[in-house]
Amino acid sequence: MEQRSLPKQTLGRLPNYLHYLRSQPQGENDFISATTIARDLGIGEVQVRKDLHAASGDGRPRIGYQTAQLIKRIEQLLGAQNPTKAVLVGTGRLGRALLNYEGFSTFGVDIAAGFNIAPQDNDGPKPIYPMERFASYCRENGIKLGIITVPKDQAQAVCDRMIENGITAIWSFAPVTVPEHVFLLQENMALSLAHVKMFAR
Amino acid sequence: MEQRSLPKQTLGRLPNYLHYLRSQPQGENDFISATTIARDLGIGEVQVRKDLHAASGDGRPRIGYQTAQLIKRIEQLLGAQNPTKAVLVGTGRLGRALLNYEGFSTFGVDIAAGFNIAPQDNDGPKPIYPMERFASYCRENGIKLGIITVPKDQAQAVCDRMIENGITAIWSFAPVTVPEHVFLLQENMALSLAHVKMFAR
DNA sequence: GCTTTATCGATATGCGCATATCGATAAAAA
DNA sequence: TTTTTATCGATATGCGCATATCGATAAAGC
Repeated sequence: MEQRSLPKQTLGRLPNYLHYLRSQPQGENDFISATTIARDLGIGEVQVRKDLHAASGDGRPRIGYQTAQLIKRIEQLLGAQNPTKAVLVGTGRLGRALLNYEGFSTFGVDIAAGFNIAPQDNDGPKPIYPMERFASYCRENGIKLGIITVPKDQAQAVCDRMIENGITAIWSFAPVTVPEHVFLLQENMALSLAHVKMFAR
Repeated sequence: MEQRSLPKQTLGRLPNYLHYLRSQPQGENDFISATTIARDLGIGEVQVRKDLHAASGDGRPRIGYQTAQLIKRIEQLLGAQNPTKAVLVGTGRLGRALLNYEGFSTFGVDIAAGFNIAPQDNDGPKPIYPMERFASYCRENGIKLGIITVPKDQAQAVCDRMIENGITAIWSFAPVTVPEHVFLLQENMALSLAHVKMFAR
């Protein structure tokens, strides 16, 4: 899978910039410099400049970036105005936690629906459908982004089904393998916690 | 916070090696080479050697590593025999998902108890206590490892309370800041998903 | 006992990202 | 008009980890 995005870390800082920029004057002649942003947010100046350069690439020496335009560019990059729809398969505790988490909208992602083999109580606002509807839902809604939160013995089957139905980017909490043309981010919660553990004394 | 551990990625591969090694003969005179492991697991040979060197540092040229001893070393490193106890604060959907997840034992972590401000139904085997018991529980059990899964407006308060009670390593799902001597791993689920999104076409 | 060879582990290179340095630019001041 | 200066963005350096290369080692074969 070829790389086509900003560095993940840069992406993570964009919402901070956005939040800050929105608190600044945004007239036709209002500019802001990386220097100022860096000072106010307590980030390295060069870091900010590199991020903004990657995001907008439209800074003017001695002046900075036009605030309003910068906001527009970052919003565009994050896609908050026109969120990408995702589906989630496996509505156990973790699945429902993600399904109902509101923070994804910041980055322009909307988990449109959850799917589960067995029907179950739904304690949140997002719809949960049986797997029978999975294929048609994905195709009708042009879903490209899938989240896997099923137990590990079912993960590969779910993953394959996602790919069959046109999904090209997958966030999985269980180990799976994907063909070359599909992007996969595998999350390993146990590994993260293990890493933290190494520092507990 | 100073570094004292294996590379996180290496750590992540150790359970794979362990699983594989356990399927191999483990007599006094059974040795296994990085070359063999690499071939069988489909990992780079140098990678395996570096990992094993970091884990055990006891390979013999032309022979390899003594299987039984290697297993013992990795088990020791992962601490699966003598798990580190952790506490989790915030037993919402995410908190309870983690509290009941079994995969942590692989890496020698046991989330011993969950805490929550409001009492609530407990749908799993692990105890959930009210926050009033937090301090005494931590101190009585010598807890050094904390997990924060509360909403972001409560996260810093919880974090401070953890540190007051002797916790030195924190895994947080909400943004917090910690003093120099405390290790913090901040998880940002939205960021991960955003990163994946960038590849959805 | 000498040579061959499989394997280890040290050293070197590459890659992604953070951080540092510096020349180029254009607004502001002189 | 010329000089000064704040800022950008290109280039350079550092760090952690993956990958490549290669000399050192010691078992196996001759």
